[in-house]
Amino acid sequence: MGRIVDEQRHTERREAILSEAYRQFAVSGYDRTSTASICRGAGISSGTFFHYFPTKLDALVGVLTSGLQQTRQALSLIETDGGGLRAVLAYAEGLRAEMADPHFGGFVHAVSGVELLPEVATVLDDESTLIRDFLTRNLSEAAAGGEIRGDVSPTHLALWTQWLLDGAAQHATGPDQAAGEVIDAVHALLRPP
Amino acid sequence: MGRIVDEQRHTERREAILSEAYRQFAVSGYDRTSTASICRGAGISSGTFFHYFPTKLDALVGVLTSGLQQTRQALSLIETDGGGLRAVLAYAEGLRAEMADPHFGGFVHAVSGVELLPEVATVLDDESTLIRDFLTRNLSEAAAGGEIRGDVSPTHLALWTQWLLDGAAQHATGPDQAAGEVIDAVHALLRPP
Amino acid sequence: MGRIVDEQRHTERREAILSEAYRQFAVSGYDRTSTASICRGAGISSGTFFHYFPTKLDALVGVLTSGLQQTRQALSLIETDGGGLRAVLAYAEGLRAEMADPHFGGFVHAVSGVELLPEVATVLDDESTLIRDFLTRNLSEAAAGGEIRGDVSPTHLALWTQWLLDGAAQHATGPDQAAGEVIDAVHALLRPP
Amino acid sequence: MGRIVDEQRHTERREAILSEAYRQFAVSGYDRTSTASICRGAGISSGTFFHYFPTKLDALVGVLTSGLQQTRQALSLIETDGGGLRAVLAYAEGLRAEMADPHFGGFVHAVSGVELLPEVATVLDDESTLIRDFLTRNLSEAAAGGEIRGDVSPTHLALWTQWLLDGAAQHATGPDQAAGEVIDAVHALLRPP
DNA sequence: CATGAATGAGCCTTCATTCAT
DNA sequence: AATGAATGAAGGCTCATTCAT
Repeated sequence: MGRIVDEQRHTERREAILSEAYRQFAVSGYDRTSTASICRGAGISSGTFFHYFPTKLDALVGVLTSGLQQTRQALSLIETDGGGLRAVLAYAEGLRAEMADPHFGGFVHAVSGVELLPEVATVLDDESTLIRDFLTRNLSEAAAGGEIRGDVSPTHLALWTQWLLDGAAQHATGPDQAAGEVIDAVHALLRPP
Repeated sequence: MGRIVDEQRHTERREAILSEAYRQFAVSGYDRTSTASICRGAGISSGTFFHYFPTKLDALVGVLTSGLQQTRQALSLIETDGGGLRAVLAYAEGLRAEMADPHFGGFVHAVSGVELLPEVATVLDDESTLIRDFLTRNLSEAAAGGEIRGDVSPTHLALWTQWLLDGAAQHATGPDQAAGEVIDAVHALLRPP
Repeated sequence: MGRIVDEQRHTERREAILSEAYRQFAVSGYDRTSTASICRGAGISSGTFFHYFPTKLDALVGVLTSGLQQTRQALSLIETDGGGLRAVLAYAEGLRAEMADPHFGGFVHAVSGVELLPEVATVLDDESTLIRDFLTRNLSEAAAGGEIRGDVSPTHLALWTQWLLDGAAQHATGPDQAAGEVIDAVHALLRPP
Repeated sequence: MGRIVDEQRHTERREAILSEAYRQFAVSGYDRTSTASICRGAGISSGTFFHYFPTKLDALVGVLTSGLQQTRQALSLIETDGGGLRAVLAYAEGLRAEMADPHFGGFVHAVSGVELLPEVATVLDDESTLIRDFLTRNLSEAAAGGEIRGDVSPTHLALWTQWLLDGAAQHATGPDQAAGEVIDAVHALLRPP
């Protein structure tokens, strides 16, 4: 049982660090965030930090991986309620909510300069692929159901949609911005001729 | 005459540094690029670097400003040939060409973590505004001419278009990517109902 | 207990650095002494230096503050044995001993160019005031006791004495210099008409 | 004749640089004054500066030497009017006037850290010796005339006087300070028993 | 497990000095 | 003689990471 408690404690602490790291990366960017500052924010010593993450970069990978998992779960959950255009819009709606997080806008940029490092690139690619597959799958279904235009391949539409959403995310800088706009824009992009 | 020669030499050298800085920022990001490395790449001494740019950050601002000016010229030139949808597509086409530059994709991200600094934010805002105004202006004209949908305000369409293009730029990673796709996507977004 | 040991170790190390800094500032002056050189002399790494003193200037302030405290203690001790002329001469005698330190003469000058910085000026003023007050107080007493001239205000005499002692300190350059002379000079300055 | 004009121009310029250097050394100290800043202040290029002074240190030596010559002249002039205590007091009076120069106090300290370099030490020693000889000579005369105490050797009295004056100079920080005090202090030091 | 003192490579920047024009 | 662009050694300081306790 001690084992269980320990593991739980371990997980909790790990997540506390991750959460603080996310916040600071979002505010200041990866390179300009020091491990010391994360430690201070998380109320731990540098020794502890490096006990949980052998490297500062590993903490970033942790944050990104955690995000990937959340995205995976979110997409899963969405498809539970059925697919098609509804699923795509539900995803866009979720993104819109995320963008309301004051840290989100920052974090989108936080990865800069490190995104080329293989470990980071891998997670980023995985997430990108996950989303594109989700979009392709559901846009296919939507096209089949006549909900959206059928004269352009779902593959293309998925890519375009991803562009649109990523671009919007990049512009996000505050809670009140771009409220329902994103949804409208997606509609505009996909509507049948 | 010596004066003219000097000024020319000065400008040339300045631009050589700027160009090398652009390349390295794009590859490694601002923070992970050292001034020493730029000097090495440009074949100059550190002293010379700081003779031209009082600060590493000033070099970045220089790069961004230079980009802003190029954009301004490009947009000017485009509007010389008339406005409307044609102008917007010409701009997208230009972006596509830029995206073929192997460094472009990287540079889009290079600014992260520094983009909050006032000097940088100013240039970035200026460029963003320049483009949005260009888009708004020409989408207005296009709407008036019935080239694009008229049931959504040009302001919104401009923002959406900018999202789309920024998102595409963000995904750019090499010369062969996303060839003419961008144009198609813009068409899809703007076409009348 | 570990706490106590740690604190002791911390203090010891801090003082070792301070002592090395004092030596080098005295020999080469503040600006011409590099932190690297202090580190070398103290057998520590640059990281350690900045762990103890956030700034090179803070090390100087540390040295000065430490000197101020020593002076405070010395003056305290002297007045324990009674005041008046005897105390003033005891102080002069102490200065004479200090001047025998081969580094003392140098250090008097080491502060130049930095003495205008507020942090440094504060400590220097404090020390100057401490001494002038000590002198004024005891010269008052001495005048009251008829040990020294009573026709000039103790305030003036204190200032003059401080001039004399500072001037002598400034000239100090080695152990064998100006042996008991200082005492004689003070006597000459203060003797009754 | 062209030769003469050139030489005059050369001297003028040299003195302009020296004067600017003096001012800046006094304000910021030797090490914290950059040659570039002197050039700016003197309205010349760095090339010109190094044409007149092969080294920054040479400029300092120039300033000091110039000061030495002025002192020599001043002392000469004073002795023209006769020697003895009057001459000593005239010198003290001159010092008092100099101390009114807002830059003087600073410059006294400016030399720090460099005063150990042979070139500088030489000039400084020369000046110190010049003054001590002057004092010794005239205090001898004064003692012979019964103007001052005769029970202490003029050599000692000269040293003490120099201490007093140097100490006062060190404390000088502004035009209104220590007005006639110095003279009084010298009197106090030298008066017969 | 946790701590935080210690490390040292590396960074940005300054500045005296040189030299081609 | 005068200029100022170019140089590069040196300096102060930061920060990810290690390790003894």
